[in-house]
Amino acid sequence: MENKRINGNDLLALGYKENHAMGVALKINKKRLGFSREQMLAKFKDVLDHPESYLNDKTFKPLAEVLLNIDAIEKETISLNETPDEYAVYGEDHIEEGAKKQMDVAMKLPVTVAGALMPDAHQGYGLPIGGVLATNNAVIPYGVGVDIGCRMALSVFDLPSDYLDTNRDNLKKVLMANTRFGAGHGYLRHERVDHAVLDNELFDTHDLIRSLKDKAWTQLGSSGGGNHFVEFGVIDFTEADEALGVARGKYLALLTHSGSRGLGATIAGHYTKLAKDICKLPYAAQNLAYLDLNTAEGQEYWLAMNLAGDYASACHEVIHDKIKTALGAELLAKVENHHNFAWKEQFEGEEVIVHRKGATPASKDTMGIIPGSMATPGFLVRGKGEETAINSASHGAGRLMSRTQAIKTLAAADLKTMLENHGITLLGAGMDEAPMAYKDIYTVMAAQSDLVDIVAKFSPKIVRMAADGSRED
DNA sequence: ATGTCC
Repeated sequence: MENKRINGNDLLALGYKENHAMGVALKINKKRLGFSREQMLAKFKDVLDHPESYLNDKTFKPLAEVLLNIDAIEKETISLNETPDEYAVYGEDHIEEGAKKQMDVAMKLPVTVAGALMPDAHQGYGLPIGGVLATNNAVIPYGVGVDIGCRMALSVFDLPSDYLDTNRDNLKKVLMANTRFGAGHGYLRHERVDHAVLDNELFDTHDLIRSLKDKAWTQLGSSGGGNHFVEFGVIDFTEADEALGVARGKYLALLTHSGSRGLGATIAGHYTKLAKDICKLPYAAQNLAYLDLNTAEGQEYWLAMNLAGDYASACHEVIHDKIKTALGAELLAKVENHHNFAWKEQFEGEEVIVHRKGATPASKDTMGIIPGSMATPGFLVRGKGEETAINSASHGAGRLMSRTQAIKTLAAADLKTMLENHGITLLGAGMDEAPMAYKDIYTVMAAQSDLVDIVAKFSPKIVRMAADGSRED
């Protein structure tokens, strides 16, 4: 393809190095200035060879300035350790190279204490998705992720699993009436509900968060797009679980996956930028910029992150409460867990900051939920407290295909057949969420048998996700 | 993930 987009490799071929100049060049390249690929490559080459000629050029001035000062800029950056510390990888055979490379960089940070890769790991911004990183008194906004506090919540109802067969139409209506999906979408003024999370003082004292209060209110109890879902299914306890108080049997259950919506995304964006301004790391590690928890900015992020986590939790609570009320059902058990967050935890006898970016907390006896996909089972698990994995497990099956690849290659007819074979009703979703785009959940669970015990299996039956293209009404 | 560019 002659007109493919210029990338880092093209710039390396021109003689650029993997440093901040490359970052600036790629940013300029994104602007699409009407030049052809060849013209743009020629420009980049000429700026590299004669930066002084571009100091008055509107477009290339920032690049020329960085190129002329590159030595001073690189000298100001925090040095990484020469070699990455060792870290455990679970299910290595099925983890893409890019995720390991990102983890290698994270393991060179001066604040890093330990790391681990979960079997659903894939490439993200900064820390890979499925990456766990313990640091010394520092928090990495991109180590938490953009969707701060993204989590799972499961309600097990005192209704038998065959309730699904006899009440499918009603359950569909309950799901449609009590959930809302899609980027930007929330509830109208008269539809809003209240929740104590909105009383958090940051909504009064923190300028940015104050400006987000109204949006947070409208989006309270909504679910977003992408892989977020609200679904009814059957949970199968092949034996009684005494700690949870559930007898052997199959029950109707509600499973939700969503995060902190626009509130968390805006907080993440704000503090990632702030961290990058404060913490100057080499280009390859830029997105791992961290905030020292002994600074005002670090403390502020910590409070804002916790608010976003509480808000994500409140969203699930609203959904589960509405649906429980609509069903008039009794709750047998409820489990929930964040999988995009940072915690203060003990690790090998010292206090560390554990970042889990798409990883389930799995310290000894901690309950968690690891979903499969819309047509494959998810699992209720109990942590085994494996310290090598920094007391963590995967947060799902993990992607096998990128969203664009899935949309391009997967057939809607195949998905339809698969859903029919499994007796699944699907409301919304695009091909990018098809089960074929995900790794095999059984393989992923087998790769982490040292990390969690399976308590029960959840099979989705009525699944609601954002409409195709993330638009929804 | 997010009304997808400050």
